[in-house]
Amino acid sequence: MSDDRRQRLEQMTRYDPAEVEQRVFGEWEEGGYFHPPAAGTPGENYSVAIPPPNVTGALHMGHALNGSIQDALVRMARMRGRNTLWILGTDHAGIATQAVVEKELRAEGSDRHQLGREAFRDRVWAWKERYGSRIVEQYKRLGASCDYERERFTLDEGYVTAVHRVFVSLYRKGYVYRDHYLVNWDPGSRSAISDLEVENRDVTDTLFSIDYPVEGSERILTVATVRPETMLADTAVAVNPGDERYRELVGSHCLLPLVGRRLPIIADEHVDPEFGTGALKITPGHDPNDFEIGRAHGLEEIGVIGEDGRMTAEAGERFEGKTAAEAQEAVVAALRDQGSLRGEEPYNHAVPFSHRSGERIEPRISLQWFCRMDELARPAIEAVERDEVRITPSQWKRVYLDWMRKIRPWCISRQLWWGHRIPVWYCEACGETIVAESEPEACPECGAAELRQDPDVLDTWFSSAIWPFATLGWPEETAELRAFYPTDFLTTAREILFLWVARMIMTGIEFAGDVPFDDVYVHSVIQARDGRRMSKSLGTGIDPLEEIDVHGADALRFGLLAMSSTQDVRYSDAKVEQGRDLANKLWNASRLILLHAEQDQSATSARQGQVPAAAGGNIESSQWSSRRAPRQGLDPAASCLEDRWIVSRLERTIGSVTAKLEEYDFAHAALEAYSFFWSEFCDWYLEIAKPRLYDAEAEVSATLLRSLERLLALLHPLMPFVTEEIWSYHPGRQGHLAVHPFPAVEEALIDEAAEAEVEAGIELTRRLRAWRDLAEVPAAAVLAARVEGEAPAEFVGRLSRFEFGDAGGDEVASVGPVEVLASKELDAEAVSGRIEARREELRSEVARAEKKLANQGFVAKAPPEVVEEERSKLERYRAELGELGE
RNA sequence: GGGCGGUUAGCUCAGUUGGGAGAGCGCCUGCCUUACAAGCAGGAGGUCGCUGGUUCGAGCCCGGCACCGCCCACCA
Repeated sequence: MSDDRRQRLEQMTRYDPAEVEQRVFGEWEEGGYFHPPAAGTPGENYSVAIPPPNVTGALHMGHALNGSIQDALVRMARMRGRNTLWILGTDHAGIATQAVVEKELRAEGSDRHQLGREAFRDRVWAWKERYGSRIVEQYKRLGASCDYERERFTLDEGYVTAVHRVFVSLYRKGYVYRDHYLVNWDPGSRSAISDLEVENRDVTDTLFSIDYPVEGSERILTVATVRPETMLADTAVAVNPGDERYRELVGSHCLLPLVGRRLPIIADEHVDPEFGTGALKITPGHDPNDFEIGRAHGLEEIGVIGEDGRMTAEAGERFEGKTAAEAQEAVVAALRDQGSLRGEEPYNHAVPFSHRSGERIEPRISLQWFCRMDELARPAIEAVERDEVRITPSQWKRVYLDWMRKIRPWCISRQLWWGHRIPVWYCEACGETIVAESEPEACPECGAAELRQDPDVLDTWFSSAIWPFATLGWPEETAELRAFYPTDFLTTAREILFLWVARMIMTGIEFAGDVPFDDVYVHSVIQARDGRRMSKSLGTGIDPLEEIDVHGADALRFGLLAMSSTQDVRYSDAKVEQGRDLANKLWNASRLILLHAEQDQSATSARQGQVPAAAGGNIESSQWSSRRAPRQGLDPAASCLEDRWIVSRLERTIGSVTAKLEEYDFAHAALEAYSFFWSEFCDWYLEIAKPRLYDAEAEVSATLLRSLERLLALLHPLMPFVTEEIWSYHPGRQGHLAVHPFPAVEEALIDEAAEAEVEAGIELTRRLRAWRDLAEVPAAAVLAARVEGEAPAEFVGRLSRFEFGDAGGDEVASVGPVEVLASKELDAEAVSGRIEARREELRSEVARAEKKLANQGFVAKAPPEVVEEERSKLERYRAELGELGE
């Protein structure tokens, strides 16, 4: 270690992430560690495709958690020597991006129609080139070890080819088709959207009752509706076929108020005779239910609401141009005027809103492209049923299967300008439809050159559905595709389980010949501190970048992993601070070790223990085991006991933390590593080892340097920056920790005897400290004591400030085997108070155990070992009570 | 209307197959002990939502109830 490095280590008593992170990330990039060669097989390699963030997006807490999870697994795989690729890229996000640029245009007093289609697209591309890399840079702040050199975009050249190939293929199979159909129309984006982009909100509307006179009769049919404005598009009135009240009216007509249209009265099972009057107005053009009834009965389909959500000419002069809400008011007023309004009452129900624009959905009939899903779904269902794709936590497996089993056609066309233009052309001359991967020269039917491309673009999710293989170069048979598909793992929030995950499984099987990933982990949603949803519009969002600025990326990563679970959780500042404190503690414990451990010898031994990352091995401990022999020559068992203990505990921790990471239990993995390091390694082992460390004793140095190396490697996937920084000071360092072998458990070092012995010493130390405190002994006082039987480990007296000897003197109290002797430091009254308190505790313990053992049922039916345990406890309590003079 | 999840310390959450309730933060007491005051040592604090049941024994298993949250759903 150079002098200035040593000086820095000596002087920095606090870890400073801001100073470290950018520099360390630069070193990783320079090392090229995140850019693997396209070699090897998917089985040997490890790959993960990032859920592509929107180009318009800024890193939010969901990305931060999602990224922390992926990076933990990706780094662990890389350290294990697997050729590891984390595929990075962004999503063109049709509606969102178009909306951002349209907003810019509005600010300039323009709009996309003024610009025209081509110019608008150029404008969006320019926006993308300028701002699209922002979120990618933000992932670097998190420490995400993505392959930044293979960044993809869902609209880049190769990707477009892939999308066209998929569309054409699905068309040729007959899955993709065009149809006039009732769709969810979003007046906000002036586009159709899919069922999955609709969210139902509870709304209080008014339920109006309207009288429809029956033609040629005195009778009146009263219908109930919350959308009186759509009556202008009514083409029938329906009743339940079993409804006696209306049976004779079926087949006759009634007259639509305000309009005067003759409406057939039809019978249909969909109508609930219990609801309202049992008569339902049928508006096939603007209601999904009515649409179905309409198609079943061959009814006329009329549309009165336009793309902008306003009434069209079809609605009649009085209403044309009004918004739906205005039209409703006007229709109701007109009905009231002519006495057709029978009643109105408040009515709560679920109403569809656009998840994209937030506006109320207007169901409208329009000409759209659809994709039939049942054939694609079948193998994707089987793949999950057979656990070829495992979903964790398992309850989501059923949710996935339930949805897939009743999947419906997917409306894939969008009336936008930003996105994948649908690869379909229409011949102006003969009307032929040409579906092709690239624009044809001329109409194959009539030879005309005048072809018009379909104006619509594809749903953004249509292109993200092929993300795991399109990013690897499909449909070309690239080296990347051969090396990295299928990927290993996908993690996501549950909200896109259907929107994205399910569709990737379907397209993966259909086009890439295999499921896109083996494992799906559905992670927590991180809520705001008060339990509300984190959202920009509510102002409840917490900016991960600010958290990184304040506490460091490692702190945020640790915190997010530690707070995550199978549940939704509230954002916990405490957990992030716990991560920050851990980083600082790691730094400081390492300073202690690195500045005191004897260097030359330990550096040599640590180097011996290394194997190159490429070999994929774990850290060998040959130097460790070979060092066990000389130790026997050194000292008595006691000095080595602690080393054997901490090494054993470390190995166990490595096993346990690794297992938890592998089963996606990130919170417990993080917290267990934390607790081992903090409590056992720092609070106990370092304190126990300090005297030997200050003496620069070779054996303790070797233990410490080896333990530090393994700890840093174990923690690196969780907290890459601080561990890498510390590693740069380690005498055994050869290369970056990012590509250092990940530790594997060495069973041979697990030493139950040492664990038991040291843990007994720790327990005794604890009891002695607690006794001192309760007996009000001054903190600095060293108390004299005698020990019954075998002497405890050396550290017990040192850490509890007792002087064990065989001197005479009056025993004033006993703590386990330790007899505390009278001295001027002891306040007799406090001591006897303490003793009495302990007696009281013991008496109640004895009573509890006696009662339990007196229970015949317990003794007879409980497992023998449980009963035995209870008996021995009772004996211990009685013995101690005896020692205390009772 | 269906489905899923939750209710455990003041707060945020853990609690493996049923055997004496845990962590972090906060709080109280004592410590600037030469790695760390973002620290160290000790401590207080819980009728495990309510209610029946199974069991020798229930936070955990079964039934009911009460709140809270999420997902799915074409009864106007």
